[in-house]
Amino acid sequence: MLQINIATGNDVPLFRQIVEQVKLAVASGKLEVGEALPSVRALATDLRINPNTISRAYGDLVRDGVIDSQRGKGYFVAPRREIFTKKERHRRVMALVQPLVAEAKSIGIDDEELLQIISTQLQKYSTDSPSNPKSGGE
Amino acid sequence: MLQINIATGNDVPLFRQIVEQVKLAVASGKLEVGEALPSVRALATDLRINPNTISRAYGDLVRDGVIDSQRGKGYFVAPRREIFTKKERHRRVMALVQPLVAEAKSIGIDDEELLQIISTQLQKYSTDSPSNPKSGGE
Amino acid sequence: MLQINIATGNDVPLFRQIVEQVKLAVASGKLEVGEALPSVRALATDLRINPNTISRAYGDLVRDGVIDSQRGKGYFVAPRREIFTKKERHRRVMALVQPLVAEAKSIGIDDEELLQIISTQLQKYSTDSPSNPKSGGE
Amino acid sequence: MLQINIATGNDVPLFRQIVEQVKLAVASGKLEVGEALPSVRALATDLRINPNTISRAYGDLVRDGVIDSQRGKGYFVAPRREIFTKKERHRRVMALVQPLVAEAKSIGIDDEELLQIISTQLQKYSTDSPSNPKSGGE
DNA sequence: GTGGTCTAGACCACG
DNA sequence: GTGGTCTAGACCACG
Repeated sequence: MLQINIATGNDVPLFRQIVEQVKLAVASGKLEVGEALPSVRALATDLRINPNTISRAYGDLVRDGVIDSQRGKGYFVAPRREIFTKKERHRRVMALVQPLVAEAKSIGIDDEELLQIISTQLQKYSTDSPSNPKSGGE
Repeated sequence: MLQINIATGNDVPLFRQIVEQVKLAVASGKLEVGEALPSVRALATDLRINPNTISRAYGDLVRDGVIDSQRGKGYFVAPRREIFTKKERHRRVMALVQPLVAEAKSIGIDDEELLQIISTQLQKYSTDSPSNPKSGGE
Repeated sequence: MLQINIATGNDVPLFRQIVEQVKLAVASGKLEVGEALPSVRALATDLRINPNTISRAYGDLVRDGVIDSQRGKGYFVAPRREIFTKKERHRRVMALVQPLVAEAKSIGIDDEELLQIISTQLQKYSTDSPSNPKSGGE
Repeated sequence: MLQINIATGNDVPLFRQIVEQVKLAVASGKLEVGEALPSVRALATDLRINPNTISRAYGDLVRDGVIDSQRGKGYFVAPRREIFTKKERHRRVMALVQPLVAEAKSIGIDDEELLQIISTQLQKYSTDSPSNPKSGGE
């Protein structure tokens, strides 16, 4: 069952936290293709936030091709398909890489350490079951 | 002289773009300790944006210990000092690493490629003058 | 100035009508790259509909890369860039072509006539200024 | 025998998918005038969907003059008759042509390509039996 | 003044 | 019961 954690006292919008966590769950295989997500209302009740906020998050995920909506039935993990051109994919990650590099440099985290942190995160959500990572790693 | 580029057609707030670029310039040595930044008014005129926006950016940089304000004189690159504890530094980069990893995984960029992109960015702003990189990278 | 017409008594959602008309205006050059769209509130007042509906439409357009948001400034026509893979583009038009063909066949519109109708529509919104179509046409 | 395929993971309502496919089958001659459609219950069992959904679809088809209901006997392909005026037919296709053209233009599919896609679809369901197309295309 | 986020709540479509 | 659309209105961030 999908576990979503909302952090308040944090300026990341609620809907974005949800989007991010679902993306990770899908990308890492915790949520499988075809699997149902919690209904808008159920998740809203569970997290004690407004159903519209869940709708907004789910809507974003639909538009990014991560989940599909079946009206009256619910939302389901979409089959993997490539939506964005190579250029657009690059543009999208660069928009996130640049502030990260700026912050890391400024804060005094050295290059090795940053790459190490990211590697660890990547492995944590790798498709190979997280409790059973392959030896070779990267 | 500090070269700052503002991208419009982009919803990254102006003040954040300025903060990010100054941090990079300082971290990479393009701006040296003690060096003066453009005055609030000069930069505002130059970029054709509101002086309040520059003030906001410089204020954030002061709070992060990147620059110092000298009343009546201007802003200057601060001596490097560690402000944040190891834990706080980690918390700050993680806040940026997580959405990046979520997006990259979801979009279908593979781990190697992402690490490569980041390495490239890191080198671009490495302290070794960018026009004179050491041979092997690191 | 952008002219948007809302048809009520019509089951096409308001936000979708807006999205469609902006896409056409941009694709045909009636709205030029960099040009500002009416503000959310101005358009809402003008069309006498809720600002949230406009926001929804503009948000969709941003996500499809048609317009960019500049917080505090407004929305502007985005530079043209290819976002979707060839496959995704095909998938998207097919989702619209199939019901059209089904309806046309069923209703008794013959193939030539349908193609003619579509040609006419395409030309109406061609980049060549609509009042000055090139001779060669199709 | 009529072959109907339901796509889930797709927000096109089930009843609409059925309507569309029956229209195509009739228009292309796969279903002949007077031929019986599967009973509501049989089709519901076959597709594993609610019989109400089939009823809704068949009801729509009756209203559009595509099939006739014979109480106690079932549904049958109706003799071809023109129901809608030329103006109404035009209005109906235009409602589908406009969003298609908007999407195609916006997405960067060029006019020739779109017309080609539609031609292909039209031929796929042409009255000439699909396994025996005339030589010259149209 | 501009957009961004979130809540509250209504009414509808689908199954 | 499920999602979809729309309205109303609050409060915040940016400039």
